[in-house]
Order: sequence, then C-alpha cells, then structure tokens
Amino acid sequence: MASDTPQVPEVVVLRLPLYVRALTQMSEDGTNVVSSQQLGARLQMTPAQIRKDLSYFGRFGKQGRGYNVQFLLSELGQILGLNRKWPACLVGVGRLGRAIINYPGFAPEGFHIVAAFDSDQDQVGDIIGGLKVMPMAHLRNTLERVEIAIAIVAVPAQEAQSVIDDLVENEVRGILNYAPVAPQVPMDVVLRNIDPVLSLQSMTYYLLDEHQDSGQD
Amino acid sequence: MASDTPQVPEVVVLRLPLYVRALTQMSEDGTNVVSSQQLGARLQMTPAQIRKDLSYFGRFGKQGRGYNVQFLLSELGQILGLNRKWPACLVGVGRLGRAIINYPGFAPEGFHIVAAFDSDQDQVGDIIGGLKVMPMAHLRNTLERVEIAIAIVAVPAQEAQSVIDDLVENEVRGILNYAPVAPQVPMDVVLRNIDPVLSLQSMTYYLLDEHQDSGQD
DNA sequence: GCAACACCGTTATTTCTTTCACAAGTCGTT
DNA sequence: AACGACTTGTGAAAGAAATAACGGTGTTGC
Repeated sequence: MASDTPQVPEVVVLRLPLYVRALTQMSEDGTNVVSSQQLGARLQMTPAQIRKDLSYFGRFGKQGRGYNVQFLLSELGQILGLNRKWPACLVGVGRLGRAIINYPGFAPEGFHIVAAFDSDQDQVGDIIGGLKVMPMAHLRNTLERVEIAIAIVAVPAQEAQSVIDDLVENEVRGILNYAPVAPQVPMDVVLRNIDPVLSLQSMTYYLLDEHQDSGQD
Repeated sequence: MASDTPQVPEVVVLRLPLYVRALTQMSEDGTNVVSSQQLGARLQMTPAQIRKDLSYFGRFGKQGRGYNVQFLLSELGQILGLNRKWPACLVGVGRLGRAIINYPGFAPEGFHIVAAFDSDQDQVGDIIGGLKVMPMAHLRNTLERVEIAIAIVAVPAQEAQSVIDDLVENEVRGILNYAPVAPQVPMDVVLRNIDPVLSLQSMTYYLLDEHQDSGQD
C-alpha cells in the first residue's frame, strides 16, 4: 500500500479551509498577491507554518513575491475537493435539524441538502425548506438512487449511534454529527462533531479566577 | 509570574469534557468504578493518555481498582467549573440565534442564556424563548448589572468582529462564536468557534477518491 | 495469609508539530 | 548589470504530545 502523496498530517488538512476563507476574502478585497507573512498576520499564525503546510501539496508561491491569491485559491479548492457540488442528506428534523436545513451558509460552499429523514412518523411527510421529510426506511433506497457521500446527523443523543450505523451501512463516507455523543465509526468513515456544549465546558476552565491566561482554538 | 499549577496543556483541557460526558453516562448506567482501560475503550483513546491527562490535576484513582465514577465526576466538575451556573448572553437573534436560544442542551449543563441583543431594530422588543430582545446599546448597561462572563455570537460574518470587540470591551471573558470568521481577541479572552462549514471543507479532502483512509476528530 | 492479578501514577521513549534558518529566486532601482 | 529588499521552499533543530514501560500498591480467590 504505497501512497503517492507523502501522507499529509491531519492538522494540516484542518487548516487548509482557514486559508481558503482568508484568501477568498482577500480576493474579494481585490488583493492579487499575498505573502505568507501577510496571511499569517491575518490568521494569527507564523509564516513558516503556512509555507510548510502548503509545501505538503506543491509549490504555489514565487520567491521574492508571494502567492497569487487566485491561483492558490483554485489549487486549494482542488486539493480539498471544493470545486464540485457535495449533495448531503439530513437525518433528524427537529428544532436543530430545521435550523440546519435553513442555514444559508452551506449551499454557497457547495454543500446541498437534498434529502431529509426522520424516525418520527409525525414529522414524515412535512415539507421543510422545500424538502419532503422521509421515513428512515427510505434511507437505503434514496442513497442507492442518489450519490450522497455526506450525512448530517441531528437526532437525539440516544438515537445517534444507531442512525450513524445505518448511514455507514448505506455507504455514507462522511458524517457531520450534531448529537452530543462521540460516535464510533469505521476507520474509512470521516466523522466531524459539532458540539457547542463541549466547547463551553472547556472554556469555563479558563474563566475560573485561578487561570487568567487565554485558550484559543 | 509564577503559576502554581504546572501549566496544563490546552489539548488536555479540551479532552476533559469528553471524560465528563462519558462518566456521566456510566454513572447513569449504574457503573460505580471504571478503569482507564474501560474509559479508553469507550472514547477510543489509550488508557495511558487518560491517566496522564488526569495526573495533571491530581491523583483520583486507586491502584488495582480504577476510578470511582462519582468521585472523578465531581473532581472534574470542580476543575472545569461545571458545578456552578454560567449565565450567558446571546448577540444576534436571526434564524441561527433563535435556534440557539431554543436549544435545550445548554441549560442542563448550567449555561443559561439570560439576555439577548440584536442590532436590527425590527427584532428589538420581540420575545424569543422568554427573553425580550434588547438593542446593542443596552449591552454595557446589562453587563454591568448582571455578572455575565460568556457571550454567544450569532451575527452575520461582517458584523462579528465589531460585536466581539464590543463584548470584550464590556468585560466578557469567553466567546462562543458561530459566525464564519476567525475573530481576533485579546490574549485573556477565550474564544471558541463553531463552524460546520470548516468541518465539512476539511472532511471532503478525505472523501476524494485518492484518499481512502480515515480522518477522525 | 498468600499467590496471582489488576490498575494507577510517573518516568522514559517515541512520534508528531512547530519553528528556525538559509540557499536560491524575484523584483525594482539605479 | 549589479545591488538591496523580499520571499519562497525545505532540511535541521526544538518543542509538544502521545505512547510505552514499569514500580508500587491494592484486590480477589482460594
């Protein structure tokens, strides 16, 4: 199992979207060229880290000049797979699920929710954000018809693991989990958890009087 | 500036809430004692890491036996400051802000939203989740009257930095930011970002065909 | 009471990340 | 065309974090 790419550390991949966002804004501001110095100042990181991160993927800059914003943006888009549409399905259309469907931040980045499921019969059949809510039983059939690699999970904590097992069995390869649990997934499935309570619970450590130093993330 | 605590790494603090959650569930399941082995299996981490993390704060276990769940829970609660109420204010009551106010996951953990602000005059005066929405101008006054250390920011990206500057100026010490930006805050303010789009954008890297290995977080 | 086992806390080791430092390339000016 | 001011990409060094290893202590079963 030889890999052509020299195995990029995950921390690096996690930072790339940050670069994409900063570059997008700079591009909108009319900036054509940016140095690792400038980008670092904007994102509060060292220029060296930015150069090193990028060097995992290729040579995008020009000595003495910096990086062409447009070019770097398109390269990073390529690397991350942002230059295509990513249809996704949503499981759970309670309060949280409804907010997610209506969140206007996903679509402009290519993440389109194209199907919604719920195990609650009362919700099934409702139209939410233009989508007819389907019963969980339709999961297999829908995922077989449409190529959906990403699922967003917004069900109660107790249901999360079994819903995720279901999704994995139906070939979903990435899961954005909003349920306050740490689900188990096979190694080849990518899991990302969104959990504001965890964020707050680690924040409070630094808010106690005995700690007066910061804790960025 | 000598610190009595041997400076706990932030990664460790970020993991403590995970332990708290797992222990809480075990406690509810009636488990009285747990070993680092068992806890590690549940959270997919090595027993050594758990023991090491805990050892930054004290000696909570018993050789040959493990950790008393109740005791460890209460110690961790103490360390993280979870054994008290944390009143918080919300800025921005658009779709996202409303969902946050109505999210039932915060209150049981002690995070109570006790005030809501919005810069949009049309929203001011509305009652949302039992709270009267106030204009931004009332920020200073309210934060002076009530001891609020935590603010939740759910405003559009362009407004986020200036709102956050405002909050910082009014002695807020922790900020949970939902706006899709990386705001700058002084070193003594704790910032946590909730940004599902970034999570998805790093996920897609692993979903591309040329990478078939996992990317947990 | 004793042997066999289980498990913590901590030190040592390994692995992973970040930062440093510099050769080499680019640009603008004179 | 030569100089000075910049800036990249990268190998080497430093720093941080995760893992392994083990002494020491408590537990269990007989």
